[in-house]
Amino acid sequence: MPFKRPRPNPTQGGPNSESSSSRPLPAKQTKTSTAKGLPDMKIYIVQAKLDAESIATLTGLAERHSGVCRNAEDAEVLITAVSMRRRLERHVPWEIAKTKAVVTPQWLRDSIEHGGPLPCDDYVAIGDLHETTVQHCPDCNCKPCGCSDDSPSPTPPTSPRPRTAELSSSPTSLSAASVPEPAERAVYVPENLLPPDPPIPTKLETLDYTSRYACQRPAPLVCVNQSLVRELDTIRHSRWLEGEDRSALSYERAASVIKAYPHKIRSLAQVVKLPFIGTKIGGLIEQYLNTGTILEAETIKGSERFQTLSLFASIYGIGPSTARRLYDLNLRTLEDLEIYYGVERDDVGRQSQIVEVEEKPQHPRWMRGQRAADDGLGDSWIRVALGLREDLAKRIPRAEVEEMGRVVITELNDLKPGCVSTIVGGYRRGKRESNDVDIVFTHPDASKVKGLCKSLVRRLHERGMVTHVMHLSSFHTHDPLRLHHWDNLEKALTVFILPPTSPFYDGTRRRLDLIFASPEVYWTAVIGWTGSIMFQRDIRQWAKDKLGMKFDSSGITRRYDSKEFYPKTEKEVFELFGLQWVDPTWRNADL
DNA sequence: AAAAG
Repeated sequence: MPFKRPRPNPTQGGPNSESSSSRPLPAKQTKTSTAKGLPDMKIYIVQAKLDAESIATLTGLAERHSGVCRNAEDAEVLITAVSMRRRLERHVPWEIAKTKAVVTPQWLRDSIEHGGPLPCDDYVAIGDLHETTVQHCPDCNCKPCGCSDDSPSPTPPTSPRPRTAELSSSPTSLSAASVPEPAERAVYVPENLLPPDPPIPTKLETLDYTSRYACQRPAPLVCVNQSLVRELDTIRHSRWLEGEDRSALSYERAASVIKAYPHKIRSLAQVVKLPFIGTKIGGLIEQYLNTGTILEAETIKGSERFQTLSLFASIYGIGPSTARRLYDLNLRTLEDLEIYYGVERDDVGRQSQIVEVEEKPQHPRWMRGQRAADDGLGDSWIRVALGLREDLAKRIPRAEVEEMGRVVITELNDLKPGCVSTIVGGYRRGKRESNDVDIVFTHPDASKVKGLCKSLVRRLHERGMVTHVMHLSSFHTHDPLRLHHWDNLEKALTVFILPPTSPFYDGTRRRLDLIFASPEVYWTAVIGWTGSIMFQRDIRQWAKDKLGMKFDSSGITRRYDSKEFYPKTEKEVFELFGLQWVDPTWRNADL
């Protein structure tokens, strides 16, 4: 597909499609991120040992989500990176510090993610202030789930009132000429493709945090034992980088179970009975309870090898194996990689040029076989990804995720009126900021879905919004050697940039994944792509173990007779499997 | 081998 340099297209705000779909039009402007994540607390940030950028970031977070004050005396919470008493005393009188919760910057970040003040004892900044910090911690000391939604009526609204998508006759007068769909003003969108109107409450009491299956354990975005989970995850990550997948999985499982454990862990006895906590990990937890850390995790974090492998594997296209190979070549920094891969530094930099990355990139003949390194997978992706890494490393705030969704669905509806979409991934699980944006699409008319992915990508490309296509696949990518389970949905993994007319435009490139499912498998696709990884994997495991069914994002099949199932809603998928409904925000089984 | 969750 030879794409030409496009002209950016003015895309006005577009209809609201927030997390859900191109609903008709009742633009109910939901609560935007104006709501503060934390109650209005007075936070004081001790600047010592923080660089200017961190100070700015933390202050910004505190201002947006809670409140800051200018001197320590007036504050309830002191945030500091200092860990030694004597050093803190140079900035805050000890008598005052003793009357506050004195915590690390991580407490603020995690509490914001969590949506409320977390218990402080994992975040105590100064050892001598442990007790007073816990005493003055603003966490409400109520159980994490105490209140909220366990209302008696489990029945979803079954108002059969059909909704009609009066397709916002695309506001762009420019593109009106190229509407390929003839005279179709309104498309009937069946109720079941839209999100349930009052959302379905999660009945936490019917779930079971001791279950062996992550899909039965409600796991919040940030849990009360988050720093323990983080330690275990460090070991997991290291194992994964080293190619020790079995070991990595053990740590992943353990971390996942703890993520769902609703109480602050104070003794080993509380958790030894939990699934996947054996003697090995039990020992590590004990160590953690005694010392506040896990020695191996700390050692790993300090090792050059781990830091380097992590850095390399954070680049799109570089996995554990390649990272290790590069390390063995004595490469250590991204600059080393740039030289190795031959990236001209400013070339991909700020110029907005359009690059089509081939699915199977070819080297020029003279290069082939030269480098035994990249057999099979060419390195053009990696060159591109290296050039984009600064942008791609930036996190995307929810509001911008929503804007991207609006822009994309607007384009799609110009192309094919009546499409429905859900923004999935971490966004749907409630993350305040995402690494990338994943959107699942369908159309009520199954016959219209085929080929849509490619058309949409082309259109976004022409409009200058998709700058790179890392991967484009279709239903019929007949893949005889199915390595792992990659669904066979139409999907495009792209690099996206908002049009300059967007109020959110700042020139940052973002990873955007577009997934197209036929309407019968729309909700299985949505579930699969909502994650988390563990949650999804255990739904698959559950379906296999308990029902002899095969579940993945592209459908549900009974194994013995290959009968296919098409649950009409997300809730029905849970029901089919005999699982209780778990809201996406409780599917954070993965750290 | 890698990519998504």
